[in-house]
Amino acid sequence: MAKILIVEDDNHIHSLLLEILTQEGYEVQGAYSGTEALLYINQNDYDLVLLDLMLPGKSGMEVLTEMHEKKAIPTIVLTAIDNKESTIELLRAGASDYLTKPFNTGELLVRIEVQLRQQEASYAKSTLVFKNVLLDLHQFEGFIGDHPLSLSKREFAILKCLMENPKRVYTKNNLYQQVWGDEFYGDENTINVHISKIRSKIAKLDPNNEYIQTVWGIGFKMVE
Amino acid sequence: MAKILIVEDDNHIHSLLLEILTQEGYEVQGAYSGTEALLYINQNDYDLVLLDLMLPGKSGMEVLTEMHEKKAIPTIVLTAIDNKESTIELLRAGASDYLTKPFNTGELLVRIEVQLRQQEASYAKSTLVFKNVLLDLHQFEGFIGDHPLSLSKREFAILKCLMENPKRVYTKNNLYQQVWGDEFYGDENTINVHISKIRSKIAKLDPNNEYIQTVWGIGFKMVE
DNA sequence: ACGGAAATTAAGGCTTTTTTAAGACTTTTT
DNA sequence: AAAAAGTCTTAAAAAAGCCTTAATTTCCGT
Repeated sequence: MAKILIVEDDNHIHSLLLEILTQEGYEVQGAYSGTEALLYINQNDYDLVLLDLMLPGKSGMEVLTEMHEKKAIPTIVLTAIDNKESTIELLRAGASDYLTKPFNTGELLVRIEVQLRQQEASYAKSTLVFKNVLLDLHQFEGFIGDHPLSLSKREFAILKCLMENPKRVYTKNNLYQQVWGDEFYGDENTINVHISKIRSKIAKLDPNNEYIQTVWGIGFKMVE
Repeated sequence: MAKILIVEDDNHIHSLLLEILTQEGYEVQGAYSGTEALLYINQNDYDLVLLDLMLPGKSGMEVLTEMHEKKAIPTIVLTAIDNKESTIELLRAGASDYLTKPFNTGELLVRIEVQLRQQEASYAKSTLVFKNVLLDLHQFEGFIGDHPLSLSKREFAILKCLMENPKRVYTKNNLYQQVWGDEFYGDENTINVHISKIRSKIAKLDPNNEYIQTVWGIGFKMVE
């Protein structure tokens, strides 16, 4: 069963979360501060992190950033309604999803399930299709209609990532983590260049369709 | 529990599948030919179809096509040869996934699970709705009816803020704090400009409704 | 009708993205 | 082992998009 790390300083909420998730069958570990959380994260492998934004010592935002410099663990952020950190910044820093306190328990569980499944799902799928583009994940080959679409490894990985959740907006950090793994944090522009190449390769074979959409100031997603 | 239709003419594989899936707890129905399969599909509602490509009478491909003209049921195709050309056609014809025979039982079960979950997972969305305007907070998208409402980052944040508490009047300072964070106190007019742009973008798609109301000397709120 | 508040418009400046090209690096071929 | 082909990253300039400012007009309440 999935291993979840809860990072929450409020005693009441902490034990509530602990109880709910344990009951649900998850293997749960609790941390009461940012530094404690980072310690655990470095030592163990979690499938998901549940992170309160308001923490003593290191803020949740800092934890999020530091954490994602090392490991790409799906993270659901809990925010109070009047928090100054905007949603956009959160997602930029690597959050996968967020919930506003006070939150509905059922909704939390659904969100957790979705995050956990997201990972599995990408494992088991053999092909991805979006408009005229098809990626065969077994053979690492792309097609547009019947014509082969020759993509390099990185290009393939980026497009695959976007096509796995065609509606989701991926920030550049998201893509880095998914495609490069944690080993490298280079220039943001690297991704821009790859995206540009993917677009032009696709456009050569299918000039009348738009595929990758820029979401200004945020990232990229597939066009609806 | 999910209802699955198996379409396979080979007696040996047929009973094997039947056994595995029944044991797994699925409600299973078996068909030995394409025509038989179509009959069942018309009469019952299945959550998933497991379809062999090589069938007597109607081919699997034909079944797939005919079937998807009526109902969109997730379909995993079993193919004997790893024929790439037909794979692509398969997915085009509506297959959700494919497996090459001989297949690993565990893998089959995972694929089935993934397909079944895919359907549930789609509702994990958090959105704000006000009259005809809908904001998808996770995907940073706005809609008016079915038409996309393209908003910039700031515009989106402002409208989101107002729509979160449609009855509350937000002063310009309120909005600054929510949208910009406290780091910046610029001209009050900046907000007026943004509001103006939001209004005109909305009005272009829905001219007959008022959305943002001015509360004189105080700020803004959504129109009742 | 007046003064203050809000709306609108246009323009400049700023940030982000796109594109291009070149060099470094990898992999494949000979 | 060297050459060739292909790929990735960096850098820099061009383009596009967005935000703010400023100036003007319109609106509201008294």
